[in-house]
Amino acid sequence: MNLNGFLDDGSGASKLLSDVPYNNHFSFSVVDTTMLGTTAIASSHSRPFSSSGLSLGLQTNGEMSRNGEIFESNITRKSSRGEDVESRSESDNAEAVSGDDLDTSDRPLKKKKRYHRHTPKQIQDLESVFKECAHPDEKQRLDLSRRLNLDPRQVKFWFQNRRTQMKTQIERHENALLRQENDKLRAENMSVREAMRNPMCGNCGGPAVIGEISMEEQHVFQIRLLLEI
DNA sequence: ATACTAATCCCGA
DNA sequence: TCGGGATTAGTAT
Repeated sequence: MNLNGFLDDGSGASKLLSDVPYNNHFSFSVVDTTMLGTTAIASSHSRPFSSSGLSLGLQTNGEMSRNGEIFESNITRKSSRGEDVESRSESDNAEAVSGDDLDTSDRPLKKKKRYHRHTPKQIQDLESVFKECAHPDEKQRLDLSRRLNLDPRQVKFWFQNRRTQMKTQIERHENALLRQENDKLRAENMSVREAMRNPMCGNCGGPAVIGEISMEEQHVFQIRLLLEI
């Protein structure tokens, strides 16, 4: 990401933020396949900065709405492994990092991660603060957490992850620029080599013959040939 | 397969 | 104690 609102995906082709499509986060494939578009910003093709003109499907406490429809948030859905998983409402966020459930696998002390995404409203607000200040102090974070109904730690994590994301985006952008520069230099190098392989006479424009050029020119030419190896 | 995101763990200042 | 780096795990494309 450069700071002018471009996304760089590493392919060298930057995209305008407004060109990046939205997508949904929850796949309620079994219970309700219409549960789409509820937490749109922070997706795999998400816009790291909130941009103007967002049409957000806002999520409110304990409910998800789309096109005016209201859904219960604690709907059973299927995880990718086919297990039943409960989706979490915004008001559940405070528990998201403080839950005491244990991993049932062979790592008994590790907490099981419950997948959830912050709501568009939360992300929008977090983004707008981030634009002003990427390192909010504890008071600012606490403020935000209260306002957005998030655990203070979640706010802390969000800013941490957002800074990391920003860093990698900037690195990608810089890499793309360096790659461009590299390609340019490589092409230049090739054409110089080609010119040296077929030296032209400065006077008549025809092919140069060693005997016809000065000793000094011969010397330069020989050095160039050596450098070519 | 790959990218993204929320969260965790660990380490150094 | 806090932030950053590395990593994990759930999900979307």
